[in-house]
Amino acid sequence: MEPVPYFLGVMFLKLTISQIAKLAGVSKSTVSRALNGSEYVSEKTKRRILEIIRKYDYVPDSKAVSLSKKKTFTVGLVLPSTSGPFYGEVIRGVEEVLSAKKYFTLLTILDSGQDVKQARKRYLSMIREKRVDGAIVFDPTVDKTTVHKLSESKIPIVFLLKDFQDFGIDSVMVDNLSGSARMVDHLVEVHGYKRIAFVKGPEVSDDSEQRFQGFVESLKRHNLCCDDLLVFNSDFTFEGGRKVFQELRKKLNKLEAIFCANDEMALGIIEEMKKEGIQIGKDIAVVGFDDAFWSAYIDPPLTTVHQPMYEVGKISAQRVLERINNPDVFKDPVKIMLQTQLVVRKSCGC
Amino acid sequence: MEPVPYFLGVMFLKLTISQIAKLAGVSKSTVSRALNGSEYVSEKTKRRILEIIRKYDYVPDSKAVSLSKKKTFTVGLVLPSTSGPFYGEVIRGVEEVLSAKKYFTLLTILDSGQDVKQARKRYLSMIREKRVDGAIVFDPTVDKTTVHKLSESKIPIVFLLKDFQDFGIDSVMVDNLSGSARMVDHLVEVHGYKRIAFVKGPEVSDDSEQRFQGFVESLKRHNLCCDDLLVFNSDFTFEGGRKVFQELRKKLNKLEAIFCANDEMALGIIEEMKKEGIQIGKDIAVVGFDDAFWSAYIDPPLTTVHQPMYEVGKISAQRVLERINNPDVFKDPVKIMLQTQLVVRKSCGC
DNA sequence: TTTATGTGTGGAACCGGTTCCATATTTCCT
DNA sequence: AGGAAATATGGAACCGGTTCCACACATAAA
Repeated sequence: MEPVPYFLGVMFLKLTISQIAKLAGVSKSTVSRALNGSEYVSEKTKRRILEIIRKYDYVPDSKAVSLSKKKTFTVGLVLPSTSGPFYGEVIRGVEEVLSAKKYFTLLTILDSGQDVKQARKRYLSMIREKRVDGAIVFDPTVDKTTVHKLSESKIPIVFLLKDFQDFGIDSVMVDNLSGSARMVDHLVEVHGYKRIAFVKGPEVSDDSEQRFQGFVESLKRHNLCCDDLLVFNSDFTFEGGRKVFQELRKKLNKLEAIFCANDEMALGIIEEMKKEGIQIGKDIAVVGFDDAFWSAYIDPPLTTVHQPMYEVGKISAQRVLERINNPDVFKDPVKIMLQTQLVVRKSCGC
Repeated sequence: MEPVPYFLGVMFLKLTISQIAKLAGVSKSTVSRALNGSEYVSEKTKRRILEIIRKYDYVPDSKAVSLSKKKTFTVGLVLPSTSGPFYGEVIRGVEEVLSAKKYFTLLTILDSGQDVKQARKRYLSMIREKRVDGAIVFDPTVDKTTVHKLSESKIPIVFLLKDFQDFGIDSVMVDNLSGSARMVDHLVEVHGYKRIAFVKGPEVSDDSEQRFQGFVESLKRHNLCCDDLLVFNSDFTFEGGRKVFQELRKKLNKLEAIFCANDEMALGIIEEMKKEGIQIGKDIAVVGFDDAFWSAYIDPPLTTVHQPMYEVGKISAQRVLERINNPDVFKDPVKIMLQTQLVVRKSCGC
């Protein structure tokens, strides 16, 4: 046996498969077979080898395994950020299915550190260096070039909340439009509101746009879609909501309800209204979209639309694994649409 | 040149360093040198090689690089969960420093899927299979055996919010005790409250215990630590807070302030009080600990203690990288203590 | 007994890079 | 001009596994 380093009187071998083989008096191949439950090892030898492996607490080096198996058992997860309840839910969904199948999650956050362009290069590297067997990408402001590169990568990609079927990429979407329409249905049908304002998010946001479309569609269905729709532009932030209130206040008497494209803006408006002594849900309804964690606990509890982000995570991870494990089976890119859920609380007047 | 697969009329080489070498008419070694900016390549050759690499869009396979360099450029991050504002902040901090240094983050969540024991085995595997160069572990209910195994691993580990210096492991802590004491100082010194109740979290929680200690210490300093301290046991949840209120209500007239060991419980109590028409901040003060995202937006805005989780993430990542890049330099395990910040809002009566 | 069949094992090639060492070529110095 | 030093490159070994192939040996069928 080779000379071996000693430490605190304990013998420390550099544990490799060859060392184990030597200790067991067999070849590397046989150890490998014992390890991977191959049928071509005798029970006797296998037991002896496994005993030695246990005794020396040997664990195969994942880097070597990955290299020869051409598989990392890792899936990349790209998220815009980690703040807010949203992304945590996605991670939870993804991790749950990946961990059940013994896969690991390699995380990249777009808003951490430098600019987004840099972050984008980073996740592209991650994919092109073959650090992962597949990837789940949530990048709301992604550009065509990047999507192209993604589609050229030979590993399965699932895109979240954006439809790139045309690029041959699977996507998992949330049906913002009908979620939004259902909210308006509720305001009109249950409460009989006719004068409803809409507060948009930033212009670049597809989500905001889809929610607006749902708003319009529902109004149309109820023959309430007149020319002077009350629409305000904002930016999805709390502060933005407060500012919108200043614009709103003159037209307040004409209004019965305000539908904000997300909860944060709704909260901003509600805070301002409370300062003015306006009773939300009574004098006027204010509703949001997202079902943020706190939306149940504010005063009054916010009526909103829940986005199934946990399911988004789960489904997309399942999808990626499906593709990874059936690489040969050619299937058209899939677009999975998940439904939202109307969460009725107090702020709509219920 | 070897026969080459065709696809859609486009030539697809299996791009490896050998292929590139062949195309450039040099050896693998030279390509490798050009790639890694070694000084021992002539400018001319280097340029030619890099041009070919660019043209064919070659990217070295990370698995092979990792194997021969014995380095994965990946750091493991273990978190208890992803819900709540907390963990998102840690991730942000970690990712920010890791991404700046071109490292990747391999994430494991303890509460995803099966039981925690399973999850613990998973992150131990991650480390023992050498998937990562170092790891940041946040596992509040970790057992000694696991810590032992961690300390035996040859890679740097930083433990979050638990002190395992004795095991030779670095740790990054938050000073719960003095944060809590400062809160009580505020209640006593600014508001003159004398009768303050404390609501504990689950018994197993170190955090809860330390916050309680801080509470006691401050009371002692102010000569307010009498025998019949009002202490309630709960569980860190919203529901738990509501239940505590039922216990509290008989003793309500004796109380001036309630200090909850976290924000969620404070919110539960506040909700119940509002139902009874009790004016928080006026009739009685209710304060929390954590500075959850929503704590500024509830009614009244919650006075609480902010935990610097973003900094915890940042510092621990820096620490890990430091150790990774100076493996030979033996240094004693470090315990870094981060300070909390008192966030004064309305619920204390301010 | 001979031939086919099957089982258990070792050796070697391979995965795709890095790095050490030897060697060829050029440059510099005396 | 001759030899030393510096520069540029190729070849081979190596990282730590997996897997194909050949072969030895045992057993079953002809």
